[in-house]
Amino acid sequence: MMMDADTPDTEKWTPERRRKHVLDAAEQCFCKYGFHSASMAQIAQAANMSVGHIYRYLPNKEALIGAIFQRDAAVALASVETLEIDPRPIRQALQAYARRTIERLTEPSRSTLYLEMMAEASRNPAVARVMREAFAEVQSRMVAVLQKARPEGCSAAEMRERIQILDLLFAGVCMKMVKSPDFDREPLAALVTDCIAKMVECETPETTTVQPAA
Amino acid sequence: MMMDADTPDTEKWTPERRRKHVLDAAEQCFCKYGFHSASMAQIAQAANMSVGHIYRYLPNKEALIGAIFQRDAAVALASVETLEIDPRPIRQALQAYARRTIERLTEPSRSTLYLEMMAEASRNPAVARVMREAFAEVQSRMVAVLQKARPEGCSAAEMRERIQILDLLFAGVCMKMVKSPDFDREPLAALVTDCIAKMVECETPETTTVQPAA
Amino acid sequence: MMMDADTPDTEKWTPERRRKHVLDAAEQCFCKYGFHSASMAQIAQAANMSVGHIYRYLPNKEALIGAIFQRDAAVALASVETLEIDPRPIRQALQAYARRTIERLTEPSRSTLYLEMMAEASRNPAVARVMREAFAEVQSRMVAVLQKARPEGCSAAEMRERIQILDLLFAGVCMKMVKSPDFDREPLAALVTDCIAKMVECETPETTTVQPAA
Amino acid sequence: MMMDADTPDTEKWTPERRRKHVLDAAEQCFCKYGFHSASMAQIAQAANMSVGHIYRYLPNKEALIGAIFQRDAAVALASVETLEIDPRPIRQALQAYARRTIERLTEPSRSTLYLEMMAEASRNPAVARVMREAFAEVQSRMVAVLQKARPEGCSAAEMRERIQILDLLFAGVCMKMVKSPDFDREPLAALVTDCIAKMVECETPETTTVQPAA
DNA sequence: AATGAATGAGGATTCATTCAT
DNA sequence: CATGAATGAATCCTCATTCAT
Repeated sequence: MMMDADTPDTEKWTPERRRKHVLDAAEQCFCKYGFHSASMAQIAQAANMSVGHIYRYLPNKEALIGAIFQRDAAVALASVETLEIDPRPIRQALQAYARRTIERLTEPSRSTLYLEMMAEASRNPAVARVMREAFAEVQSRMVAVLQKARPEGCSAAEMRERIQILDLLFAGVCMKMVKSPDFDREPLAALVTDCIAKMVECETPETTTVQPAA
Repeated sequence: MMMDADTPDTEKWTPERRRKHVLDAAEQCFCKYGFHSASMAQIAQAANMSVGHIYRYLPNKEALIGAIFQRDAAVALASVETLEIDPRPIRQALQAYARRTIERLTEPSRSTLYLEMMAEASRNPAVARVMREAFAEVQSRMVAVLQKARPEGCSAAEMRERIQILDLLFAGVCMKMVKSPDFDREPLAALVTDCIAKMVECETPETTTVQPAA
Repeated sequence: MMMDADTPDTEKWTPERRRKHVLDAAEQCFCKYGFHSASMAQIAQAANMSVGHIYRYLPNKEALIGAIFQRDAAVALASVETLEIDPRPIRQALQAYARRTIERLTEPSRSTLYLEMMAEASRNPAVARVMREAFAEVQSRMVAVLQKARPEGCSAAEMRERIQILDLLFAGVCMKMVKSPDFDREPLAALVTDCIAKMVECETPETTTVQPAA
Repeated sequence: MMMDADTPDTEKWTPERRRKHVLDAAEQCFCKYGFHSASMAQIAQAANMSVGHIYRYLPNKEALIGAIFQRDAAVALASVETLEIDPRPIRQALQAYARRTIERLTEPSRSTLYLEMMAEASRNPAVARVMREAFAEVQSRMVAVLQKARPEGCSAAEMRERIQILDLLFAGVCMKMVKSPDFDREPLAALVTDCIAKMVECETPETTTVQPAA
């Protein structure tokens, strides 16, 4: 009577799974209504739980929001890990990484949630910290991957710059989903490909711009 | 007793001015607390007004939020108008336009508000419409500017693509402000410059990527 | 529609009066249900107000409780002030003071509230402080009164002791109201009279007991 | 896993003992938080038990509170029984009784609990009845003790009066613990001694005051 | 025009109690 | 016997909105 919906009966209701279940419901509601307009009652309903029961898994709404950030950070790291063990040449591995990321962020509910998260992070230092630390970790892991691939490559600082630009493009596409949902993703793909190319070629220590003199 | 602070006494308290005053206060609060956590009381206080008085200028909180979107749309259009009458060569005019936009969006309180607006727009169709229509107008005006400058130039569709990319970069920088506040804006500037160059050159109907093979 | 009951229409609804009105209602409810079982809704109803309106006068329930303590402290001080300006001989003035105090504390609703306050004070340091400071003030003012009456009198320390005993008797009668409501107040009155006699005679520096060797 | 702490293993976990264990835990919590702010969960934790298990021994929270009153009544009766079998002369036996009682009530956690009980009793007739009946029993037993000691002694009514006064002094000291924790117990002891003296002498049928004319 | 008192529905959170395991 | 997951009513508090002055 409490977990009838979309539950593969084969799996046990461990506390772990239950927490995930709650977070899924919360994510759904946060997405639909925003962090501050979603009510605990709505979340409880989405989770097929009583209101009070949610509090056995998360101490309060703020923790729920925080957990969403944590989970998102974990996904980002997981994607980098996938990149780390990708056996393909670096350029293709990076392309796959970019495709994964863009696909995730352009999933409509994802982009909505991501924007909500960014808006929250711009006001709430606690969650901003989670987000920033996760990105810092992503960045340094990618630098490591790139340097392993081309030990004689360019400086870590330059790598970091490129990674920032890549991240900026991801962020941008996420916003465009809302502002111009019909926008053509092809030119962006080209930009991304180009940015990745710069990262793996890296023969241009003399210029700091992405655009080499033609 | 209601407008003592920072008010040039030379200007009358026309309804017009008062409305602006209220919106300024609202913007300030929305920025600090978000649309749904800012209370009418906080806004009233920021405006040095009584709560009830605000309702003489705006029918309710939703209208306040809507007005913020309208005003932002107007600013975007004003910036395009500035571009339209810019006497300089098109490339420099566009560069100035880009600089204006980026400067505005990287002002910390702006980026916060902009993210809040995007998050709201992703859920609230009424404000999303305002935002999208404004961008459509911006886009078509810019196309007109570009085509006036180079009548034999490339297709409007291609122009629109470039403008979307430019907008994406603006959006991206705004998010990076929150996610990686220390990120270096130089590489972005290069990308922007490059994107603008493509718009004004436009001799490459055969390739759809922003980055031509060197 | 909000202040119809027991309101002398001749008096204005100043914020001051309104605060008092709220505190009266709260006191009534605290008395009937106890601090922690009385709900804000009950208090609002007793005050003929909406729940939210109460919060314009007191920031939260804790403040309401605190204000009850403050008010009680003020009453105790007022009673001492009455003693200070009592023109009668000291013994009679003290007797009147004792009678006032006992009458107040044996009013059934008073004794209930006082017990509730003591129970709360024994757990809540903030209100305990209010209570202790008020008593300290009462004590030192009474010492002053006594020493003004008989400058050659006994030590302040001894006076304080007696005042403590008097206070203990007051406290005791308040508890007896609950435990043995039918208990005879006469023997207590005798004890009080006796205690007062000791305070104004004070010719016994050699013995510290209330009871002189017969 | 449920009774590991401070449990002499030699004793069996009879239902009787378990009930006591629960009451001890409850008492501890009631003392710390008050009857109505202490939660069943806190009590369960203090008893090293699951919440549900408590309900096997007591039907609900109200019963728990009632049981605390019952137990306290039993302690009071036990103290009288000790008095009844005290082989010493009546005056010394009474002094020992008074000392026992005062010592118990001035134990800080006791005085807190006692105040809580009095506050509760002043509102809750069910528990008030327990308290009053216990005191009535105490009173009549003490009268019996006193009359056995001095069969030709004064009237039972007068004895009861004195016992009430004694009880009032006990109650008073308990309150002073909270209101003036630093108060000097010596003068009280003198009063108590005096009151006891009156009870065992009892040669003054003509005066009803505790204080005979010197 | 301007105020801010007043309302009451709605939100987060807690808690006594039950019951399947 | 024992557990603790589950419930949902009740509690405190906030807030958009209205309206008498």
